[in-house]
Amino acid sequence: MIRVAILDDHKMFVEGLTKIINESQKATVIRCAHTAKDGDWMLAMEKENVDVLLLDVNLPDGSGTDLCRQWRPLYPNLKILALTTYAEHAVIMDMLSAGANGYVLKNAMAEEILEGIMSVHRGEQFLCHEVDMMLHKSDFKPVLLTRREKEMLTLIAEGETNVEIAKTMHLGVETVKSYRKNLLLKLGAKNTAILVKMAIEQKLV
Amino acid sequence: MIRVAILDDHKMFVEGLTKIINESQKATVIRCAHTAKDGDWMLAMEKENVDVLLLDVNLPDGSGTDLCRQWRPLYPNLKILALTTYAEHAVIMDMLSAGANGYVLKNAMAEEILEGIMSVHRGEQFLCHEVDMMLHKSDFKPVLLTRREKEMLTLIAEGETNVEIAKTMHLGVETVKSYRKNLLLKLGAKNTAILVKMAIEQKLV
DNA sequence: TCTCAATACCCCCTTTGTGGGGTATTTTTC
DNA sequence: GAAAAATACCCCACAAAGGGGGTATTGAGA
Repeated sequence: MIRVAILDDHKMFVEGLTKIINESQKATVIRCAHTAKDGDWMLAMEKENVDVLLLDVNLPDGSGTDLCRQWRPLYPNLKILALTTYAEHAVIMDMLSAGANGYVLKNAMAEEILEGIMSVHRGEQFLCHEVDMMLHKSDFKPVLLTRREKEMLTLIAEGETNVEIAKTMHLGVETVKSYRKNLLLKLGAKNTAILVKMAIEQKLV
Repeated sequence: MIRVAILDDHKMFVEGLTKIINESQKATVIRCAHTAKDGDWMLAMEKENVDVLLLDVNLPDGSGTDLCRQWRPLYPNLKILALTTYAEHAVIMDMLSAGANGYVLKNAMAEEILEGIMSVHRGEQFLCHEVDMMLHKSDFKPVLLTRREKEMLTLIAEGETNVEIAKTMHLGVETVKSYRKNLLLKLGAKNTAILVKMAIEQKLV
C-alpha cells in the first residue's frame, strides 16, 4: 500500500480525494495539511513513512513550487506529485524544474491521480493527459523569458517606471528601455497594459 | 433527502464531493456535469427533480454567473449554491446579484457545504464563514465601479489606447482621459501597469 | 425639490513609454 | 572553440499617459 500525504488548502477537495484514494485499495492517505507551515511540520514528522506527496502549487502561505525546491534535497526518496488547477506552461515547467515527479490537473479524471500516484511511486515521471498533450503539441511556442526579463516584468507589473526599475535593478535607464522593448516583442504586446495582462494570464509573474 | 446536482469542471473534486454528500445521508447527488453546455442539458432533463444546484463560477465554456442569471427565471424553485475558489468581493457580489442563493468557497470545510445545501433548501441565504466575515468587516472598502468604468477598464486591460477607447465607446478622447484618471484614483494605482494588475486581481475585468 | 452620482466634455503641461536605429561584453551551449 | 544568447549600454523622435485644473447634463433617491 502506497503511503500518501496531501498538502492542499482546499479542504473539501482534500476530504473527497482522501475517500477516493482510500477506496482504491492501492494507496492510503496517512496525513493531510492545508498550509505550507503545516506541510513542513507534517513532513518532518512523517519523513520515513510518506511515499508520495500530493502538492498544490498555490497555498495561502507560500508557493508549492518553492516548497518543492526546498524539500527535494531534504527527502530524496519522497515522490512529489503536483496537483493543481494551473495548466499554464510556465507553472508546469517551474514545478518540474523544482523537482516534482509528476503533474496532474485538478480537472483530470479521478483515476488519473491514482495512476499518477502509482506511476511516480515506481520512479517514473507522470503527466496527466491534458498536460502531456500541451507540452508535446508542435505548434505551441511558449514564451521563454530570461531571469532578468522576469525580474523586470514583475517590477513593471508592480507599477514601477523605467527610472524606478533602473534603480531597483541597478541598471541604466536606457538598458531598462531596451529590455522593455524586448518584452513587448517577445509577448507580442503593443503596450504596457496588455503586457501586464498577458504576463498574469501566462503566470509569468 | 435533498436532491443535488453539481456543475463543476474539476472532475476529481466533483467525485470526492459526491461521496461526501452521499455519505452524509442528508442529500444525494443525482447528476453531475462538467461544462456549461452539459449543465444546460442536465437542468432541462432534471428540472423537476433538482432541489439544489452546486455551481462553479468558472467553467471552460462560459461563466457560472451568466448561467445563473440565465437559469434563475427559468427554474424559480431551484436553489443555486455557488461553489468556487474566488474570494474576491466583485465575484461574490456578481454571483449573488445574478440570483445565487448562497456562496461557499472550496477551501471551506466539507461540513459547510452540507450546511449550505440544507440552508438554501430551507429558503435561506447561505454564505460560508470566510465570505461572511469578509462582507461584514467594517474596515473593508470594496472598489465600486460604474458600468462605464468597468467597460473602460476592460478595454484598457486589452491594450486599447485612449484614442481607440474613444472610438469603441463612442466618446471624446478627453472624456476617456477623465475616466482614466478616475480609475487610477478609485483603485489607488499610479499608472496603467498596476491598474491592470489590480483590476485582474480583484476580478474587475 | 434638492442633492448626489454618473455620464460626458474641455485645456494645459509634464512625464513616461514606444519604435527605430545601434554597440560591447560575458556566459552558455553545441 | 565558434556560435548563440543573455546581459548591459546609447541616441533620437514622436506617441501616449499622468496630473492639475475645470464645466454641463441627466436621472435616481432623500
